[in-house]
Amino acid sequence: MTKHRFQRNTRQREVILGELCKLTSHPTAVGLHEIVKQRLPKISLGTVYRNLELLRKMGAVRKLQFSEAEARFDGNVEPHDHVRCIRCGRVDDVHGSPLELSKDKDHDCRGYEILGHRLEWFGVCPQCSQHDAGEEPTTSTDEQE
Amino acid sequence: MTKHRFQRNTRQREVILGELCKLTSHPTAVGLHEIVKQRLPKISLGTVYRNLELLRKMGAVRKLQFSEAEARFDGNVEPHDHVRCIRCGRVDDVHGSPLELSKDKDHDCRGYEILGHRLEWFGVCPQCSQHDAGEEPTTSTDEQE
DNA sequence: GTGTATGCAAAGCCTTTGCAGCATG
DNA sequence: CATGCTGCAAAGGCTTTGCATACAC
Repeated sequence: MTKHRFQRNTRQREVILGELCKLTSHPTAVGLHEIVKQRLPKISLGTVYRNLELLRKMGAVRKLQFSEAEARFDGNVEPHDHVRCIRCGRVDDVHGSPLELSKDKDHDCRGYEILGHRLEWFGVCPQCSQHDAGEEPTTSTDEQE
Repeated sequence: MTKHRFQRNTRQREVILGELCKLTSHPTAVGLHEIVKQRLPKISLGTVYRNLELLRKMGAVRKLQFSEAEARFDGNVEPHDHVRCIRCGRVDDVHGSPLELSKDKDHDCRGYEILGHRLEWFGVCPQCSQHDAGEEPTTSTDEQE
């Protein structure tokens, strides 16, 4: 879970993943860059983006795209959902069955006053399934989403 | 449903909303601009963006932000969810209870082979609720998300 | 040593915005 | 005829990328 196979192990990558996993605040790339800079003052934003993308493809981090302009990153790759505050923008994790929560929307979800949700399924459409019938399917960890 | 109150009714706005409502393909702003240009060759992309934002605030269209860079727009504002194909990028509507679908993920969802989902709740966090206790809450159709 | 990863800066993309003229009510 | 809306183009914000150098193996 914490042991991944990279081509090279660099201090930058180690710190990026380490800091992200310590956080529960789902930082943006820029935010994470700020944090990482405290340990590696010379690290560039480009390196942060490159590593986050690499880590995402490896399944070590999740990229969360909400209704905002910038993406947020989550070091917790266990399946779970999120609540976002429309006032301050903070994002919290939601564990537990979405089914239960859906039943009474107005109820508690980590103390949030729930106003709505956004649910997106993803998969392969009938057309693509047919076209790819004979072909090798893409591995699920690579390039997906 | 089709009657909205604008400050002015312009041909551009009429065509933008009209074309979007005819489509079920959830086009991007650029895509919709291409379509609208067939009827109004001189219309600018800026006008499309401005009107989509205006229409969104009025609740006439929905802005869908998936895991992609560009937003997609939906002329159908009835509550419903979406399925996205990770191969070709098409987006289809999903009506019906998400609860049922969640029960057996591997099953049919408009013929898609479902690989996963992304669920985001949104609302007001405890801290913000407290701060805003006395204040006027933002209207739900304005500026939200 | 070899080739990957980095830092830096420039470019890319989608989206927003300033401005002067146009057109709606 | 007042002013909201448009077209145009430039600017903004987040993210990606080219290139020479540094460093992991």
